[in-house]
Amino acid sequence: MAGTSGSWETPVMTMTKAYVSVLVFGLILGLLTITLQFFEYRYYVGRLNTDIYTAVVATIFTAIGIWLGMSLLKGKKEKNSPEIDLSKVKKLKLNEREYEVLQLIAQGLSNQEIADKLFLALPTIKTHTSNLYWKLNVQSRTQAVHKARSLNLI
Amino acid sequence: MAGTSGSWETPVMTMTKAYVSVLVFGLILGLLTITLQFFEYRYYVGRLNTDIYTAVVATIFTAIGIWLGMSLLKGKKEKNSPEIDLSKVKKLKLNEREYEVLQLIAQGLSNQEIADKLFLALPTIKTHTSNLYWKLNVQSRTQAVHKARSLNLI
DNA sequence: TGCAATTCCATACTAAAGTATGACGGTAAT
DNA sequence: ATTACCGTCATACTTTAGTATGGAATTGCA
Repeated sequence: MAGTSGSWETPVMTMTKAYVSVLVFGLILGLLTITLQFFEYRYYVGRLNTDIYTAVVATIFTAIGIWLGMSLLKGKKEKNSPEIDLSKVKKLKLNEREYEVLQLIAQGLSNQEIADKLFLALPTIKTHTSNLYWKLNVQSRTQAVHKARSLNLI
Repeated sequence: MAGTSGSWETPVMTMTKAYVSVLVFGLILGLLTITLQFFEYRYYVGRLNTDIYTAVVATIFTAIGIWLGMSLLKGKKEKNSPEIDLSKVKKLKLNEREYEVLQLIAQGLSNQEIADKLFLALPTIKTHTSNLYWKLNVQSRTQAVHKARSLNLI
């Protein structure tokens, strides 16, 4: 269904987020300018101190700036901070056991240790690993770990 | 030598960075308030439009806010993005070849492929891997990769 | 020069991993 | 009920990994 394009949405979503940020920023800036200007004109005769006005504007826009800067950096951050992408697990049609075995392999466990941990027989684990390698298009456990890491599966 | 405390400096530096950011922010805010107030008083009689003033203040403080937000997030970012710690390589007394082999193992290469890549014989690679495992206190290549990752060696 | 460490290579062996194939019970969809 | 997986286990086999030695060339240093 929607999972087909799941892994390629991230850059698009980042771009979208940036545009939304800029738009929201523009809107808030416009509204605030108008509002403050209104207050300015209304209360200036009453000698509202201008540095209070400055402080208010500065504080508000600093806050907006912080929010903007953080949300802008968040996009980049998710790029190089590895997060587990479970949508890819589904896309590769890894079943529960295979994914489980993959994680244990990545932790350095041998087939026998995995079998003991999951209360299964050694041949079962070998079957799972073989199917796993076929689905990941690799030939060994170290290759599987490397590929799984590059795909953010683990 | 100096490498002993290298890996533990990061949180301290993050804190320091944050304090510096706040200080710089305060300074700039103070200076700008004074400067702008000066301009305000000087040119107000000349009917300098108030929304230009607002726009200038807003832009400047938004920029400051963005810079602040980004530098605040950067500290967090470096916390969970693992960096290669070469000092630990020395501490474990891994020599050039062993570290080289370790990296290739992590990329999923077999001993034979590593031998071909480094123009060495297969037994040589086996010697290196065995020594490597002994130094890392592990028994297999997947364990070695896992341990090397947890130690930020690779 | 002698010594130690490094790097390379070899042989021989054991252990583990990987491949191929088949079988059987369970379960979910058609 | 049949098809189609999924998960389990088995056997048999080949390949790779890992261990234990030891030899030989090189380099740097005492």
